[in-house]
Amino acid sequence: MPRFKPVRQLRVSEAVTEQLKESIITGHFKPSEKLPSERDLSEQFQVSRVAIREALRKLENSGFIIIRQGVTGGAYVTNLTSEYLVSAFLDLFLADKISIPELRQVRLIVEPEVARLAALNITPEYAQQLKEALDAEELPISSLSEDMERKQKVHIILAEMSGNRILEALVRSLMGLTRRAVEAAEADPRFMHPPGMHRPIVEAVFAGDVEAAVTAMKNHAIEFGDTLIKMEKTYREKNSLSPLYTTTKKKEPANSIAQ
Amino acid sequence: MPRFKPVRQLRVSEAVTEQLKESIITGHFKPSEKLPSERDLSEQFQVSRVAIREALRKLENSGFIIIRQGVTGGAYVTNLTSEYLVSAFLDLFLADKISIPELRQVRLIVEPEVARLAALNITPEYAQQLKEALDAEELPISSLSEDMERKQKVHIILAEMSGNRILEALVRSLMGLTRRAVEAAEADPRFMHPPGMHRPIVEAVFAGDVEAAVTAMKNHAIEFGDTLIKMEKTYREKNSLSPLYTTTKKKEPANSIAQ
DNA sequence: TATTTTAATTGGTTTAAACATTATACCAAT
DNA sequence: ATTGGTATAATGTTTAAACCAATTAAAATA
Repeated sequence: MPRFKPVRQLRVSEAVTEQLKESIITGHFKPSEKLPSERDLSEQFQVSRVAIREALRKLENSGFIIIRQGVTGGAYVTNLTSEYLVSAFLDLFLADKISIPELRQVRLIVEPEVARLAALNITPEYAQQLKEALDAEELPISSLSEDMERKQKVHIILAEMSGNRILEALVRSLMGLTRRAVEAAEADPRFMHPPGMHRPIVEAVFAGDVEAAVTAMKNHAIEFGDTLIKMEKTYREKNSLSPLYTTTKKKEPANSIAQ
Repeated sequence: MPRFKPVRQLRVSEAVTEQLKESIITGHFKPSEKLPSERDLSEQFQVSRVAIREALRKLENSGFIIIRQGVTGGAYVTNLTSEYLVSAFLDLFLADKISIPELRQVRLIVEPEVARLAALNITPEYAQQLKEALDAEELPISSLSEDMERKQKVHIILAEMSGNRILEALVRSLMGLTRRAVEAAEADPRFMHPPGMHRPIVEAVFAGDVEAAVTAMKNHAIEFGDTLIKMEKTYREKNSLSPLYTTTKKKEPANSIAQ
C-alpha cells in the first residue's frame, strides 16, 4: 500500500519564491546583482504586485536578497551568510527550546575540535589576526556589546581557520547565543570574561601545538561555561521566579562530559 | 569619539512582527492558541491589513505560527521546533556555502559525542525505540526518501537521548543535509547505507559501553562519510562539470581528524 | 439519523492610488 | 572647488477596497 502524502496547493507567492530562489541558486542572478523591479516581476509572472512582494519578503527573510528603496532601489542578491542560521538558533533560545547549560555543553564539544583544526592551519596572516584580536580585547570600549563582540573575535577567527564552514557557522551561532544570554541577564562582560582568557589558546595555536590548543580551549569552555551558568543563577535569584525569558523550567543537560 | 550606528527606520510590518513575537515568547499566546484575525489586528495596530499579513508571514517563515484558512482559520502559535534551523542549513548547502566533505567532518566531530551521551542515558523506553528503529530499516519501502528517513531514525533517537536540545537540533540538521545531498546526487540510499550499519552503535549504547559507542559511531561516520564523498564524485563524473548545485568549486576541509 | 446544502468567517489575491525614500542632476552661494 | 539646496525620477512602502478561495459549523433535506 503506497503512502499518499497530503496535498497542499502552493500560494501564488510561494510559487514565485521558488522560481526566484532557483534562479539565484543556479547562478542566473549572482551576488550583488539586482532582480527586476516589483512592477516588472509582476508583469513577467502575471500576478499581482502584492504576491511579488510576499515572495521577495520571504527571500529577504532567509537571507538570499536585501531590499532597498529609492532610485537605485530593488532586490539585490546577497552572498548568503550564516546570519540567518544564527537567528534560527536565537529563536530557539528565545522560545526556551534550548538553554545555557546545553549551550555550555555544546561549546565544550565543538570548540576544542575547532581549536585543533585551527592549530593545524596556522598561517602568518591568521597569526596576525589573532594577535590583533587579542590586543583589541584590552582596548577601551564604548559599549558593553562592543566589548562582548571583541571578546568573541578570537573564537570566530579560530572557526574560520578550521577551514570548515559548517563549524564556522556553528561557532558564530554559539557566539550569538552566548551574546544574547549575557544581554538577557544584564550581565557585564568585562567581569565575566576578563581580557586575556584566550591567550593560552592562541599561544598553543601559534605554536601549532594541537593537543595544547585542545586542552586550553576545553579549559576555557569549562571555565566560561560555569560563569554563564552562575550568571543565570544570579539573574534568577535577583528576579525571583523569572528565568531569562519565560516561566518554563530550563532544561538541564543529562550529563556533563570531560570534567 | 563615540561610534554612531547607521539609522534605519523599521518598516511598519517589522514593528508589528516584534510586538507579536514578544507576545508569543513571553507566553501571552501559548502554543495552539490563536492570534486575533488579520482584520482585528489591523484595527488594534491601526495599520493596514497588508502590514499585518507581512508581519504574520515573517512569523510563519520562522516557525512561530502556522496560518490556516477557513471559518476556524487564523494564525496559530506553534511549539517551535528546529525545523527552520534545518532549513537555514539547507539554504547554505543549496547556495554552495557548505559542502559534503565539511558535512562529513562535522558529523565525525559531533556524532560520536552524541553517542557517548546516549550511552550514558540508556533507558528501557529508549532501548525499545532503538530496537524498533533498527527493525524498521529492514522493512520493505515504498520510496527512496522513506528508506532514507528510516535509516536516519537511529541518529535522531540517539540525539534525543543525549538530553541536549542543541545537539538534537544539530543532528537533525546534519541528517537533513545528508538527505538533501543524497537526493541531489540521485543516489540510492539502499546501496549507500545498507540496513544494519547502526547495529554496532546501538549494541554499545544498549550495553552502556560509552567508549564502544563513541568508537562505533566514529567508524560509522568515517565509513558513511567516505560513501557520501564517493557519491558526489560519481555524480560529478556523470554530469561532467556540474557539481551538485552550481558551477562553483566545492570547498574541501583543510584537514581530516581522527583517522 | 445521515447526508447535503447553505451561510459565515477567515485568509488569499487583485487593483489602484498615494506616500516615502533614495540617487542623480543641476544650480546657487561661498 | 566645495558645500548646500532643490527638482526629478525610479523604486519600494503603505493604504483601502473589492473580490475570490478555503474551511467549518449550522441548517435543511431525504
